Amino acid sequence: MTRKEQILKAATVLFANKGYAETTTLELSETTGVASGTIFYHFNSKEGLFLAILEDIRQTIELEFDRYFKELNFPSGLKMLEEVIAFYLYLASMHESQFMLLQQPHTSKMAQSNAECRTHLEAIYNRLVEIFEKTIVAGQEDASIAELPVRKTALIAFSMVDGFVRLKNNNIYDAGALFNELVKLCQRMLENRTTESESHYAT
Amino acid sequence: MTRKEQILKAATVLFANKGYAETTTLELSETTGVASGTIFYHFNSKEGLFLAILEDIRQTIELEFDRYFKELNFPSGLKMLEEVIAFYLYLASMHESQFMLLQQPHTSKMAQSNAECRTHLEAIYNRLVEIFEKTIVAGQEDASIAELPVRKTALIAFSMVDGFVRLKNNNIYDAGALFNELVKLCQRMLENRTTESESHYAT
DNA sequence: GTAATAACTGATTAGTCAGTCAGTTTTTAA
DNA sequence: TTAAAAACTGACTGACTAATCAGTTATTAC
Repeated sequence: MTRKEQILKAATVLFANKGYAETTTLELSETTGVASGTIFYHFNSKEGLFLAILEDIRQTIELEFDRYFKELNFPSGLKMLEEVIAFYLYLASMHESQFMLLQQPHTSKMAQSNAECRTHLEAIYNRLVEIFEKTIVAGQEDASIAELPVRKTALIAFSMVDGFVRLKNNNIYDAGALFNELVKLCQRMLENRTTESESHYAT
Repeated sequence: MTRKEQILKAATVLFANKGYAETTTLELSETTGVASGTIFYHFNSKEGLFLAILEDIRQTIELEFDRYFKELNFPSGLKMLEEVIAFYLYLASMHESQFMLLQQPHTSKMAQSNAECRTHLEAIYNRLVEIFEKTIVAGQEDASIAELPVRKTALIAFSMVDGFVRLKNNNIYDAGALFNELVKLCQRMLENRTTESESHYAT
């Protein structure tokens, strides 16, 4: 790993755990073991560093998703849902700091004034919601998922799983033990209850 | 409203929208229209002010909940669920800044090192989860809600609605138009599907 | 009316921070 | 071997910040 990458990764952890404003560039340089000036040699400013982190998160997520969808094979849409939730939670724990950074208010705040930040964030969230959309569409084709509005339902399923990740990361409750319930409830929420493909629950 | 209350309310809005560290006491004094020293006359420190805000949020939520449960009358647990979600979203928009502050990482971060902060946060979250627990219990009694584990299911329903509030506040998607879907999906998730009270979906 | 108390002020302070830059070390290329 | 380029350093700076405090104004109590 190059020095530049080391700084970027250390900054991701610090920003995610302490917050952007609460993290000083001096602390970052001490953590990484470089002189304070080195940070500004590789990244123009603290904000530039933050944008580089966001770009890195975007790349990570796109890479992970491309890999995941290549080897994905599911018996039914409803079964795929379980796998997709498991994959989302795996990603969120594998890249915990990156996901925590996405949930920081500073991130969505910055997106309102900075176009580059907004571009990255939109790309990331579209990918995250996309897996739920794909699952619902697949499930509706094989009649395992009810005929609910795809986009809206995907957004709510996403915010449900994302809210769960926050619950876990914030350590307010012991959310780790809730995985099975999350999957079960999410399936209950979406599953088709008629034996035929048309459901009276459809909108 | 006393000066002290004015400062507290203005600080709530600023902390919620800009973040704790990003808000300076000077800015707060200018917003409120008092001298910078006045803030430290009423609150010992910036952190003391933050704790006072948390206590205020706790009081607000306890007051609102006491009032709500007094006049609550519901035909079935499942119908109550709809009302409870509507009430939660009403609260979150009525006290938007207070709810946004609760979702700030700084808040849950502080709870890890500050006992007073932790006490307030726990009281608040217990109240928030409680309404979902009560709803599930009520629904299970009248057999409109399935025999799911109460606490775990309530936590997930809460994180679902809370995740929705975040989606709305962060302005990433137009979440305002999703209320009806949220209620419908939440009901689908919890409803009892057997005509009798015992369900084969129960754990 | 007056003394005591509470509320308020804003200049000041000691400290912190992002960012700079002149100079040094390391790497690359021929 | 050497010259040029890239990587790196850390002391320094100007701007900013939470908190203080001596002094002022407003309120309360008798």
